[in-house]
Amino acid sequence: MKKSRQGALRRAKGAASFNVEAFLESSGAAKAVIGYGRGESIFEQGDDCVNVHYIQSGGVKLSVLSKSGREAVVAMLGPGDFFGEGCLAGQPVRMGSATAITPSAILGVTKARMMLLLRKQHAMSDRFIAHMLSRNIRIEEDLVDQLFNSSEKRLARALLLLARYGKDEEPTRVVPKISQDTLAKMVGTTRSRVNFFLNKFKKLGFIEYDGDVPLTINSALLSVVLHD
Amino acid sequence: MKKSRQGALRRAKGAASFNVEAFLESSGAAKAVIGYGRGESIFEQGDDCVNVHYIQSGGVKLSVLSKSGREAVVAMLGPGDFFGEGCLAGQPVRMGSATAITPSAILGVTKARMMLLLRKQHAMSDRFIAHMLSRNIRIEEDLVDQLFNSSEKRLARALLLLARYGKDEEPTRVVPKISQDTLAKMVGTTRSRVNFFLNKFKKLGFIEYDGDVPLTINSALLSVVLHD
DNA sequence: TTGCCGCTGTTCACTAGTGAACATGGGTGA
DNA sequence: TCACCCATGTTCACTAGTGAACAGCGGCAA
Repeated sequence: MKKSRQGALRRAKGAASFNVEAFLESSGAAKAVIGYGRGESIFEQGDDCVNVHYIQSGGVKLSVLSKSGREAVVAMLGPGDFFGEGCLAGQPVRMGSATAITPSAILGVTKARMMLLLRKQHAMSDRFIAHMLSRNIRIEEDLVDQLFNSSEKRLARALLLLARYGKDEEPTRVVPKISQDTLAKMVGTTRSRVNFFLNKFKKLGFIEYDGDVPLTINSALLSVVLHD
Repeated sequence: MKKSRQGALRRAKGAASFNVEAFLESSGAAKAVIGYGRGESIFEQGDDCVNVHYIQSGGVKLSVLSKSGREAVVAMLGPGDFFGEGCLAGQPVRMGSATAITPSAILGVTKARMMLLLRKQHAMSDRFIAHMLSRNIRIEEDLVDQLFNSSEKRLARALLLLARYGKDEEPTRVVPKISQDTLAKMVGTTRSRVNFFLNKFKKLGFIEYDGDVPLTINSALLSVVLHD
């Protein structure tokens, strides 16, 4: 599980030699380890911000609801990621919702406890800062993507990222099961557009796809879409 | 200069009692304090990532250039903000450019030095984490804004935020001098669109504006645009 | 003064994206 | 088995946004 260390703050997930789960559990800091089923809500937009969460296993979707009821997916997270850190910055209520997308084990740490840990435990704050840095970079990339690219390119990028979401690098990879609806909410467009482009990619041989969504992408080919 | 403390990690700017500038200077951590003139480049997209920067005074614009040469403004920062922290996460080169928008005094701290400080100095890491948290929240809001809202609403929001950029809250506030071009690059649209909406807002009495850009907005009225 | 530059104001043909509708078809529980 | 639900496939009128062009207008340096 321990990988090469490419700079102390390089990656939040997997890179650090420090075991967050074990530490949080043994130190009694973890309020609880809770299991969630597929589709189950972890917190909802508007809820009180009480604690910070850490993903032990599984996958979590962060989404936001607009006043008009539209939904946008802001992030898809996996093991080793923190979420709900907004409360540390003084946000009184959740700005979005967190939902388990696969069966997940989630650690909860109260805000106060977390702030204490960040001060007292170097390994912990290293890890947390690393997480914040990489999250930041990722969100900024998403924003830039949104500013620059058409929905076709954004969908291509989303598929490539989702494929990596699984494991290491392989030329052709599998995208976990996601509905066209969810894809649309990640990319920031409509389902009809997603459907159109998926079938276009299929015709062009960029993806293998039979209507059911656990599809296979040809990274090398699909990348072409991104680079015009 | 010291303001009330609304929670240890509440706000990066002004909230903490710890004086980052003084600390960085006295400890010898600051590589140098450099002055930049209006429009002067601090670093460019593609440059090597050598150090993290801290704004002592002035204002800085972070922007990204697409392959096709289009520019997008990712953030406008002020005194008390850090930038260029990407290198801490292992980014070898700058993902965007930083430009002074007003005469600015910028502190530089080498990556290695910064990582040392984050480990050894609680006040410093508190401050940095607070910065990352609020930056994160802001970028996420920008992303959501981009996903949900029309360019008209995004422009209204940008104006409201730019007005706050100055000082405390007043019903009517002044937006610092920015060209329609820059506004377009912040909002993620074209100048013709920005021009169109500025004149629309003017007709509706939401802003006072005579063609020259240091304009005055009526926050209460302009907010109406945002809430449909 | 003159010419240039950077900015605003305005128009317009063209394109991408929307959102709502309707058809289809595979599961699944009663 | 049937009804229902949920997801995909497809169409289409309509709208928002683009990008390129051109005009006007002050400031400024030669």
